[in-house]
Amino acid sequence: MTPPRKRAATIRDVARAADVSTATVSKYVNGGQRFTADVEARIARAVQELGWSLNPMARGMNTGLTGNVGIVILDIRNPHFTSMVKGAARAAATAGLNLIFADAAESKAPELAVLKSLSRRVDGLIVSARLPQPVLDALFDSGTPVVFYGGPSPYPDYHSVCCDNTLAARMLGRHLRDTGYRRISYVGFPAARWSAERWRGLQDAFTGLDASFRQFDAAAPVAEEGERLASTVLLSGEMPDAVVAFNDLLALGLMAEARALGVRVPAQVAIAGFDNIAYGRYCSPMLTSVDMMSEAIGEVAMRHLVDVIQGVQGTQDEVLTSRVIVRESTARAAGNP
Amino acid sequence: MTPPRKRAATIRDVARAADVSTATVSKYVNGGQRFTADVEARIARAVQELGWSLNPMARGMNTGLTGNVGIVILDIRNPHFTSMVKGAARAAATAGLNLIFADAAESKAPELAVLKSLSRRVDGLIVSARLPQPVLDALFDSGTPVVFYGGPSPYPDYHSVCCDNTLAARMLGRHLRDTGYRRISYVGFPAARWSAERWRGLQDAFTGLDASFRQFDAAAPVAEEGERLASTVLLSGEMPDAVVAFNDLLALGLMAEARALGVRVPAQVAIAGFDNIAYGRYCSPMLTSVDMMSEAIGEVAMRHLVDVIQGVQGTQDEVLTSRVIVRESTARAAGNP
DNA sequence: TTGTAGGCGTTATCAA
DNA sequence: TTGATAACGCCTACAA
Repeated sequence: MTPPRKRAATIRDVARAADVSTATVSKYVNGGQRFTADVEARIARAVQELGWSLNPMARGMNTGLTGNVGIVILDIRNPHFTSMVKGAARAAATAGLNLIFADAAESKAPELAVLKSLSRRVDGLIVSARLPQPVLDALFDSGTPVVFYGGPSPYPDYHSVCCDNTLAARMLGRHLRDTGYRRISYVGFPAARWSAERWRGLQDAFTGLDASFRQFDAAAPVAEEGERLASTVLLSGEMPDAVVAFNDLLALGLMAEARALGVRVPAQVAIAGFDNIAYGRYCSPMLTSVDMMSEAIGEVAMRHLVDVIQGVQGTQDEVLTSRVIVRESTARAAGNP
Repeated sequence: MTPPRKRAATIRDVARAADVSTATVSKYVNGGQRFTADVEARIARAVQELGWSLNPMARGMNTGLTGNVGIVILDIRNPHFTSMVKGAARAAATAGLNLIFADAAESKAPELAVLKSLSRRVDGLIVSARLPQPVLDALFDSGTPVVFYGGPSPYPDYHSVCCDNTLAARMLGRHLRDTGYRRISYVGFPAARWSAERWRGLQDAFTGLDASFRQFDAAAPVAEEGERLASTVLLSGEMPDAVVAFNDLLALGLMAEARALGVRVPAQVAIAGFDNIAYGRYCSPMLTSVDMMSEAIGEVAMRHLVDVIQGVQGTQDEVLTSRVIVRESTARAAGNP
């Protein structure tokens, strides 16, 4: 058995030991006020000796602040979100806040209930811009400070941090265009609003050229789904000379299955994705991708959230600059001009 | 600007609206007691109309419980930990607890301070068994319920959940032995206590055989470090015919750099790791690994933690069964007998 | 510079 | 079955 949890010292114990009032201790520890050197020394010693630290819940009752912030992500298994969490965690630590983490995929309760409950335990939330409308409404209604990621804020006067999806896709499309690819297939994830933006940007890049396009729909943005779709994408109809996936996980799955199918990448077909997850560098061929600034998004979003919580006014939508990372998987194919 | 946070309704508002006492409302919502149908209906309606939900902090002041649990991990970038968090998150959600997440790598404050502060904001913690001793002592001292992962509990009467590292390595070693490998190099991570156990288990498998061993030390258990060490491991002295890495990230790095160096895997050298991260399947050749049950460890640890918090007695150290996953990277080399 | 006292929203104890 | 009321630990006017 673990020992019973010790009854921690209270501010009153400290006050008594230091022979001052609780108000004095409170002001002292909150750094709001200076006192006589003697008094400060006595308090410091008492705190030290009793090993006192203030009770966050009791403080919270007065201030209304919990000292916690939350981030709701769609799938912790996806390195894109992992990186976001890392960035957010760093910024939260810097601000002295604890990060509560909710994997939307893992909660059994309906999203709405989860968020409602969560919103009472945090001072603010970072959530996806593609949350269902009722959930967004509830959040809005609760008045919880919120910063969105992944797309522009669905509400005026709320912050958001994201990359320009259309632009990112257009840049990738241009790379493919300039490398000589013309038969483009896109494996999208329609459930994400910005999958369509990427699709559009991709096509933009080929305006005026004689290029052909096909689109496929993934049921989930994960590697297994890429594997599942690979034969359809690669072997049905005319084989594309380049496949762009909604994200790197789908792309990795496509690549792995292409190999199993005997389709050579990039000799027969180029493959590229979005997010620039680390594992794109540790596969073969290395994966071309668009860096969507995952970690920076988490970090910037958290900084904005801290600002909102502290009542600082500021930018609303912040758009970070994405970048095409060209690797082996889209190297010029031998057969292409 | 976001709207000011609404002043939420209190239990008193509900009591007044339902024309009962706050005590009655409290008992009703906490499900501890039944009341007249009429009273219950009135309370339910008042709650509904006022959109009331109880204030976790206020409740916490009485109960001493926060409704949060914490997990401290060493690097969220490592899929092993990611999976642990996923498992823990699921179990926490099931128990109705929020998961506070701390990436030890990301906190600027010294580990000790972080954990001390964290321990006041949670009802219990899941932490690595390889935390520094002073930190463990502080935790122990605070009386916070704790469950350890990664190795046996450093304290009697504390729970832990892990796999048997020596055994896992021995199994992997036997696979290599039976496949014909004899010149084994191990890329360890000495900072982890159980790196040595894996090293030992690996050697065990070759007892009585004419096998040779070399050991290398990684400064960090990450892919970049695998890349950095690759040339030394592969090209200094006699080339090993099999390299085992402390974890899959190191192994992936080694594999990528081997390719860059023109060393063929597994034809010239086999490579294997531990953790069975998903990306071992999406690289080429696919990586042989030992599944260390990452997700299950997180889930089981959280279940134990919930038990401890609720005062349930039970098992102390739980050892999960690991499993060798043989893939291409250790396929029998042409040149080996 | 320091202290007094009331209140934050809930639960628990005890009485009705 | 229901209600009064005293904690819980801290913060913050306001007073001294």
